[in-house]
Parts: sequence; C-alpha cells; structure tokens
Amino acid sequence: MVKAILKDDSFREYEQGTKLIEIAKDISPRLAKAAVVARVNGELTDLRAGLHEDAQVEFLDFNTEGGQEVFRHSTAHVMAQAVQNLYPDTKLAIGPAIANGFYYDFDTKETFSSEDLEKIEAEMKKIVKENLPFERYEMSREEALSKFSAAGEDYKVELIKDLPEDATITCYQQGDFEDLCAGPHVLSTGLLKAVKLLNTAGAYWRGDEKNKMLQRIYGTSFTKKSLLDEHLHRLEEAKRRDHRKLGKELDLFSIHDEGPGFPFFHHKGMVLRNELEEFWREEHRRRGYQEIRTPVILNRELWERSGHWDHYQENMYFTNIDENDYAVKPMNCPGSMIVFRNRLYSYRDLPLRMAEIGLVHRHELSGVLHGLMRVRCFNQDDAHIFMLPDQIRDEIIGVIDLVDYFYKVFGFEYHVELSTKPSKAMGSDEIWETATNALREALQARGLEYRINEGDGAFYGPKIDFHLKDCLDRTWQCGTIQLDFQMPEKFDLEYVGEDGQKHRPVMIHRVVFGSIERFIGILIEHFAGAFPTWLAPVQVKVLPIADRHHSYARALTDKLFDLGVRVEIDDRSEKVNYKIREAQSQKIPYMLVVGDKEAANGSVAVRHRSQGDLGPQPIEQFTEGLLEEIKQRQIR
RNA sequence: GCCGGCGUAGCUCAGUGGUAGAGCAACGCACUCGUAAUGCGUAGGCCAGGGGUUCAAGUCCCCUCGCCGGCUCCA
Repeated sequence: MVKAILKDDSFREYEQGTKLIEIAKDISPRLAKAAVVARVNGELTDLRAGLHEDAQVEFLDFNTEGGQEVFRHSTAHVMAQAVQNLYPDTKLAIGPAIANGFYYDFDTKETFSSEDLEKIEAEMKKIVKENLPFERYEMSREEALSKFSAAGEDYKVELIKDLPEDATITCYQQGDFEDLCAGPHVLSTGLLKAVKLLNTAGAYWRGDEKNKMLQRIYGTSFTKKSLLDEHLHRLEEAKRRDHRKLGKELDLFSIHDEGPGFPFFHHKGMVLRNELEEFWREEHRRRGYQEIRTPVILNRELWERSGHWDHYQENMYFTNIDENDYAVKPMNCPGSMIVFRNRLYSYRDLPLRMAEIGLVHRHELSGVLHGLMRVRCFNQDDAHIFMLPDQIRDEIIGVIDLVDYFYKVFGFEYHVELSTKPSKAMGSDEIWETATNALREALQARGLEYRINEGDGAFYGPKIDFHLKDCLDRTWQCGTIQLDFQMPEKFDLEYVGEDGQKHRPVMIHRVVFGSIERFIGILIEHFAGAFPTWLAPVQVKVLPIADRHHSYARALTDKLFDLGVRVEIDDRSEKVNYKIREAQSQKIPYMLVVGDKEAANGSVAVRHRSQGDLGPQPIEQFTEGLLEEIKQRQIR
C-alpha cells in the first residue's frame, strides 16, 4: 500500500500502482471530473500514471496555472496532429503552452492562410470528438533517434540529440499521432472542448535568425465554449484600449510615413507629457538629483571611447560635420561622463545624482516598430549616479524605491527582472560578478521578487528591469537600473578621497519611466484614455445649454482658467446631449452643464465622465474639490 | 531585417475587370435645446507610390514605401 498525502495533510492509502485518476475519483467524482493533471511531490504528472510510493498528491483543474498549461499544451499536440493529417509532409518543431494559449511551429511548403486555419480547426474538432487517449511511453535514445529520423522529423532528431545522455526520453501518442514530449498531458482529446486558432506568424527555428523560418500557428483553448467566448471578447475589448487607436482619437500624437518610428506629439499629448515631466522634476528635486542636458550629436572619438562604436554601432545613426564623423546619441551616458569630468569632485560630493531627460535615437529594425512602445527616437528620463563603492547598495535601493513610488502613483503593477552578462560585453567576469551581486543584494534587501534574465544585460553592466503590461498583456521594459564599472574606467573618472588620493567612482545608469514615449503608451492603455484629472489634456468642459447662457459660461471658464485648470467651453449651437456625448468620448473628467438655474444662483451642474450626473454644486465647492484632486494626483 | 496579412475621403469601412460609395467628422442654413448623436444642404478621392497585363485596372501581376500580427532585437 502507498499513501497519497493530500493538501490538507490528511492521507489515504491505495494499492501500489493505483492510477492517479482513480485516486481522484475516490476522493470526489467532481474532483476527478475537473482535474486536468496531478502534482505528485511537486512534479506535474499524468492522471493516467500510477502512484508507486508515498507522496504528496494534488489535483490541478483548469483554473490553476499548471492545469491550464497542460491543457493548452495538449491542445498544441492535437493541432500538430490535425496539421499532419491535412498536410502530411509537414515537419514538427516545438509546440509549447504560452501565457494565454499555445503555439506550434511547423516546417511546410504550405503557407497557412486564415482559411487553412479554419480547416485545421475543423480537423482538430474531429480529433477532439474521437476522444483519443493521450498515452505516454518511454524509449531509449537510439530507439527515439531511429524512430524520428525514419519519420523525417529532423527537428525532433535535433532535440533528442540535445537531451542529456541519461535523460528519459518520452513520447506521447493520441490515435496514430505520436510526438516527442516530456508531458504531462490531459487524459484524452475529448476534454479539449473549446479551441480557437488565432493567427499565424513566422518564427525562426530556435529563435535564431540564422536558422530557417518556420510557420507558427497561435491558438488558445478552454474547457467550455463560454470561457473561450469570454476570452475572445476580452481581446476585442483590449483592442479598443490600444494606444495607437486612442492616440489618434484623443489627438495625442501621430506617426507618419515621412518618419517611421519618429512620433509627432500634438498639443494634447504634450500637455500630458509636460505634466509627467513636471511630476518627475518635482520628485527628483526632492530626492537630491540635479538636472543637466547634453547634446544629441557628438563626435566619433567619444563613441569609440565609450564602447558604443564597437558594441552598439548597428543601432546608431551617423553624420559628418566639417569632414569629421559624428554620431547621434543612442544613450545619454557619455554626455554625462563629460559633465562629470568637467570639474574635480570630492568624496564629500558623492553620491552625485545627475539626471537628464535626453532625446536618444536608435536604429530599430523596421519590423519591430510599434506605436509609441517601440520607436526610433525617444526621451529617456535618465540619471547617472556617481558614487563610492560602499554607497552602491543604498543608492540602488533608493532607485528601486523611487520606481516603486512612481508606478504606484499611476496604479501600475510591474514585475522585475535581473539581467546578467551578455555575450557582447565589456569587462572581466569578476567585475560582472561583483556588479550582479550588488544588484541581487539590493533586490533581496528590498524583498522584491524577480526573475533572472540570463545574458540580457547591457554591454557595460548587469541591470534590474521593471516591466509593465499593455492592453494585450504584452510586457514592456520601462524602468531599469544598470550598474556600470566600465564607463568610469573608459572616461578615467576620478574623485578625491578622504586620503587626498584620486579614486575611481562607481556609476549607476537608471531610468524610471524608461522611455517617456513608451510610458505614455502604457499610460494610455492602462487608463483606456481616461487619464487621472491631473494628467488629462482637458480637465473641465463647460457646456452652456443655450446661447443666453454663454456669458455665464464664459465667466465660469475664465475663472477656472485663472485657477490654472485646463478648461474649455463648448459654445456651439448644439444640444446638451450632443456636447456631452462629445466630451464623454474625449474622456474629459468633468463636464459642467450651465443653464438658467446655474446662472441664477452661481452654481454648476457637475457631470463626471464615469460617475455621471453628480447634481448641482456651488462653483467654489466644485473648484475646491477639483484643485485638491489635481494636487493629490488622485486616480478617479 | 525575416514570415504572413493589409493599404479606397480627416476617421471607420463598402466596392470580385466596365461611370468611385456610405456613416461619422468638416463647412453653410435653420433649430435655443437640461445629462451620450436636431434637421436640411454643401464640399471632400492621382483608390499608398511606380511599372506591367488588358479595349478597359481600386479590382489581376511585379517592384518600392508604410501599417498590422509574430520572429529576432530592445527603453
């Protein structure tokens, strides 16, 4: 007999080898019905597998992360089967579950059109209807190699060859389709009731652009059609929040063929942007930063010295002045180096926090441009902190606090990554080790959870990245903290220490918004264009009901204007309903309807864009509340 | 840059080889109105750009540019 120890620490005994699905049924038929996969001693395991020793046993349904992943992964297998049924000469690459679904990469002469996706989906439905069991079996390395090379599955052969010598090689089979797979899988295809193939895309084998480009099909699946419909509906809703769409509708910015990747900011976008910068300056002043501004174009020698000429050239733009080579800055740091070196600092001056909102240009591949999220010129809210080695930890913690404070003001949730030494890097392994550890310690001291992003550091140092999500849950790097021992060396930076000797300072590069453009993109999608009042391009719209109310409405508008409120009046000969509709669709926080009653007693009828009609208020009461809301930067 | 899709009025989109359309927006006139669209009228297009096929091209083919979804890359 073996013990199955359940989540509540109780246990049940079964004969050795009892299938997990039987155990689930024994506990509760409902549990067995909902279960997608089991977790045995922390390992995801097929429900069909037997329990052979005492173990912690847990059953995961579709509502768990692991359950969903297994469910989607099984759907990917069914898709691969459907594709091979319809297009027999297709070779299979890989097909994992991803955040909201799954994909599978195929090598085939066919180019899949949307009609093909429908055909494949129909074929998948057939396979689901057949309710084929997913069966697992193990095989030796040789057996696996001969099986998959005989089948012409070159990519699988490559995968097998890369498995460690002693790895257990497993295959899963449903019907006559089998695939190399570590598993686990759901019991049978019949569970995969609601499937939708979403789109196709090219993807390099193993993500390397030197390799062949494969065809990837993305899809998603759910246990019930209603859940799938809900998900598809959410996707539609998300498209309405797209910053590119809202940027146009709200007249914030535009991007033109005349400058792909170079956004034009319109007046309303600039108002928003200036508010962000004002907030930024206020907070940086408070936290002991000074502000500088350095040129956009600097000569070749500088970029050679900084290492950008060697390590970053393919992303840079160049020009020639008086027969000398110059480059347009892709980063602000070399400019800051020059400012630091401009005079001699004492250890008493450190840490020196030197901020710059700097316009940088980077040559990005045309295919990656995306609204304001990825552009070819953007403003970084940069800062370079020069410090003594023993100030590193506190300074990093200070920046982490700053980023956290900023993101909370906007109500953003974020996740953190620690990126380590890339292949194209300057400096010794030891220095990288020290720098990476300093970042890690700061994260731990602050109790922040983080992921390791191997090899994704900047060429001059490791970094902590702060990622935010857009309307489709795609994540974008915004804030970053990079520790740099290289630049001070390259630029021969020095300060005079307590001992009267010259010493090398350590440096942090950091941004909070990251790119102001990208941050605005995130901001637009996060609020769906309904910005907090302090950021709203127009904060109040005054709506006179008829022409005879114009003078009262204008006096009111002037009064608000004098208080520093961004106010507009809609004095067109239109009905109030029409004016409200327009103000609503512009997502203006407050509409003040004024007619006979208001003009008579000096009041305003307040309408809030999301709370609706708030009724009449004396003007002073309204302005008082409004100014307070703006001052506090409230989200409402 | 690579794979696939797309490009028609300011915006959203119809238009399957035979005279370029609608709604909204703009402009004009009337209406003076109480919490999400008043009515009537006017104007607006080198159908992304270039080349080709055809008696005839928005429509079919080729090239270029741009956009969208991915890959790769990154703030």
